[in-house]
Amino acid sequence: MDLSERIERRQLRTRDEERILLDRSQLSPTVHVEEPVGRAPVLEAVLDAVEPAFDGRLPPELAIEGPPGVGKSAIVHALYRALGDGLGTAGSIATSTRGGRPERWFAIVDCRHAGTDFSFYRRLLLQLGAEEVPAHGVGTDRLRERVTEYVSQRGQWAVIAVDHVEEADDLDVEAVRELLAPVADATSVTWLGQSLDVDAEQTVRIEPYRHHALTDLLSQRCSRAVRTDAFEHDDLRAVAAQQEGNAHDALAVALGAALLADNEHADAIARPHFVAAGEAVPETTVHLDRVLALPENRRRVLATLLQIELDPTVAEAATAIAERTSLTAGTVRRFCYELADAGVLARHGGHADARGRDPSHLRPAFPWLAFAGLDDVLTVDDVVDRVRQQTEPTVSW
DNA sequence: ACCTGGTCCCGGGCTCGGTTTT
DNA sequence: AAAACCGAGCCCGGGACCAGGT
Repeated sequence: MDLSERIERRQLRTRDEERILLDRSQLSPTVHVEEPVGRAPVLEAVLDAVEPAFDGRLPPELAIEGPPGVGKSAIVHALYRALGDGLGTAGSIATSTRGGRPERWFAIVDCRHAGTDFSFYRRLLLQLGAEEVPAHGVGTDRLRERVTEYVSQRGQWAVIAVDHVEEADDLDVEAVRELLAPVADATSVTWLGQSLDVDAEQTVRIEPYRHHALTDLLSQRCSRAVRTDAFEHDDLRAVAAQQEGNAHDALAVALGAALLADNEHADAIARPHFVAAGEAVPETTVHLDRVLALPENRRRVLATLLQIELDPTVAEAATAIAERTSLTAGTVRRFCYELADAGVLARHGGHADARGRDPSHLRPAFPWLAFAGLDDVLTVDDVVDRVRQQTEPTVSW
């Protein structure tokens, strides 16, 4: 912890002395820190792969694979941001044009936020440093032309990290290649995903965090997010062990626990907070970022779902949610099926109590307590009833 | 055969950037 | 310079149709 950080924390403390959670973004599974913890070998492997960049040459195509929550995005975000700064602006390996526009880029396009041709180009342009990129009103072709314009001069190139292609609605590897075809000679893609079917020249595989490494990660993030000494190291170790090397889920639990403790003005995050927060992270969960990236009305539907009875059928949920929102039951129904299809909601079978096909019941398949703490369509207060209902007193730690 | 759940798709309205007309 | 218009993607509503159960 550096000095400015210490001072900043003192300021935050005096501002809101009784609160235990000082900066929830520090525990957010969707926030990537500048210096990844416990990942030196992987960083070295990726640096090896992009080595040609240091001589001004275009690095080879690269694939980075690994299960959810191992830090694929975290590593590439940290590294490419730093490389972009180093290669794009003034410095020993800088290659700026006279106008100040860089000639080489390390760009990151997250398909969670750019799942269509149009939004892919839009994100890419923003990453290349374009100042104004329209969100509506222009054709996809126009954006393609602008991308080509950016990377068409002799000597220019861009390394483009394409994250979460597997999750995009309208894009896949082939589609992205197609989109980049006009600038294929001047670009090199770094694919990020769980199991990628690409013929990359090099592949880096990332293994899950070891328990102690994940404990360290939690510990570091907690100490930045929460008032000093508000948590026990043992509890973090237990969370790390339980979440089996998945940093996303472990952070979701830690954030949930901190939110609960903060919400009841407790002076420490106690074991019951961690236990209750664990119940709010389903066994199979989508990345929280995917939920937060949904359009507002879908998030509203999810928020409302958390506030009605547990385990409703699709029809029950549609009626109850339609009553509490401006949407029709038909639309909510369709949203529910779509969200289930996307893995954000889980559908599980019920039993027939009438004629016809058995209805399926809905359950959140995302860390919903963390969702409540990070999305402004609801607050932690809105889900405390659910926390109470879901936390069984018999849970053993 | 009948009923209900689930999937798929399309029309139209909305917002907003860009273009043409006044 | 202002206003009207056009067209882009996105979103909602709803209907047609298919699937699975009694």
